[in-house]
Amino acid sequence: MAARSVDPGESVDPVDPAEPASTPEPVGTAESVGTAASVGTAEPFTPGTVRPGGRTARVRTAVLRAAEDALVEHGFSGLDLGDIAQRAEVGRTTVYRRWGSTTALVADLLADMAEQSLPRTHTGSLAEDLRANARLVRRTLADPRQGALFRAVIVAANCDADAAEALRHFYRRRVEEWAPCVTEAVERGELPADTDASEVVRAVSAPLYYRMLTTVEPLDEAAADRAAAAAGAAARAGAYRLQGP
Amino acid sequence: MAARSVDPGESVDPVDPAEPASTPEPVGTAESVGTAASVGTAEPFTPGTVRPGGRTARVRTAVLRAAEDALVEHGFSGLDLGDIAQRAEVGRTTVYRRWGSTTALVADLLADMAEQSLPRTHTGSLAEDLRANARLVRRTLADPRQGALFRAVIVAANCDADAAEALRHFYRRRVEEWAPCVTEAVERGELPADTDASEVVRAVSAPLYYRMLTTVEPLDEAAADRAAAAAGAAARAGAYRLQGP
DNA sequence: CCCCTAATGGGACTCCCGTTCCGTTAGGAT
DNA sequence: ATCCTAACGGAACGGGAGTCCCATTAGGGG
Repeated sequence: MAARSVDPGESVDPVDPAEPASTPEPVGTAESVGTAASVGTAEPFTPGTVRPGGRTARVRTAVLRAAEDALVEHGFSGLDLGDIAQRAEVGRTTVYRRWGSTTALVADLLADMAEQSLPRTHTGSLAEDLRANARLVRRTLADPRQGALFRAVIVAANCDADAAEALRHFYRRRVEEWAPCVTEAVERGELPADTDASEVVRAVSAPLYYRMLTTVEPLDEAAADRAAAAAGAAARAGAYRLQGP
Repeated sequence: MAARSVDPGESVDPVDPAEPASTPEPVGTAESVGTAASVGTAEPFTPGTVRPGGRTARVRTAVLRAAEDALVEHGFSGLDLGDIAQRAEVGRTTVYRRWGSTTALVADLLADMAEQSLPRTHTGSLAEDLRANARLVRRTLADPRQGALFRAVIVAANCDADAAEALRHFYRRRVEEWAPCVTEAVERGELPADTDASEVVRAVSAPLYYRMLTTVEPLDEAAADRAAAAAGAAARAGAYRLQGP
């Protein structure tokens, strides 16, 4: 049963279950495309693309949710497509046919996660915006469910090129969302003119991820505030200017 | 054959092949210990502990090297103990008996890697020491062989508790090696008195690892210098003081 | 409302990872 | 040098993940 409840209002929330068809992300079965002008036996293309309607969409969301639960419970290495099929109450064959591998499934899950918008704050102060961002990241990584999910997803990205691209896309989205708070600080004159906004935003997350990966120390709010303060101080000192210091 | 040559003088170099017995790290087969006071059939404990001499040690180094090669080639997810046994020219059974799982093998490999000492620089300037450290990390992660190895090892750490502990131990060692250059800077009066030296050192590595994991942009020397400069600036601004700012 | 077929689902089959059994080799203590 | 047995290695075995085949269900266009 695995409750899929997350702290209300927490970062990545599930999509509306009735979502119609959000680009089913066909798995790259790029193979033998030629000779399609035959009689009637046209090569069946990647499933889920021709009739993305009701059932297909339901199967997709059910499987993605099951995958999320499984990732949280057993991590990426423990991912079993057969188990996911059972959780999703979907035929085992279907999962193998539409996704084919655990990494492809995670890549699709990441594409789905990237869709969730996560509005940034607008406090009017760079320090406060960065701290809000750091605390949000901290809370996500420290949350048992979300943290486990992110670990799993990072692992998958290191095992497969497609999953890696999906993860990069996810972070690109997140960084794009928060970069404006740096740009605005530049316009207010708080930072050097040629400051690389994306780099500042990444600088906030980096120590938190690094800490999660390499130490046992808990990811507490003090660590988040420190990360934000450090990124702010470095930015003010011109460490993230596009042209040398 | 997979050349195991690394840039000369590069970070993790292989141990002396003739190393006698460096704590063979028995896999935790903690099971049925009781009733050892029987007749003659004493339970055979973890292999490699009673006779760590010649052959056993040779097998260990051969397997660890093979594991390293395999990790570099196929990543952690592609690790196959049978394949490793072949590469090491060792019986498949032996690998399964002594390590038992891919994660345990990686944990042992990490323990081995942690033994390699990697002396820090002593330039007399915090900025230069940090930059030297950043460039070393950068070079390691950007190196095809070392980079792949580190990715694989991080993945393993996220799949298994023992591997995670081994990875933490590895980084603890590395941080301990470099922390003094921060402490000395404090003594010289370059940084606030209660600066957390380890945190500064980690702050240098963090953005490099984060960049490797979440972007496609190459890990160039400019990125390393930026990471060092940012950590230095933040430290001078007091962002890493033990008690609040 | 009906038809065509995309998409799903069950079950049998295959292959390979990991285990077990037991004979062989070689530490290392005497 | 000799013996004892820890440790290794080959071969056969078992189970589970992934594939294949075909019958069934349900989009969605007419």
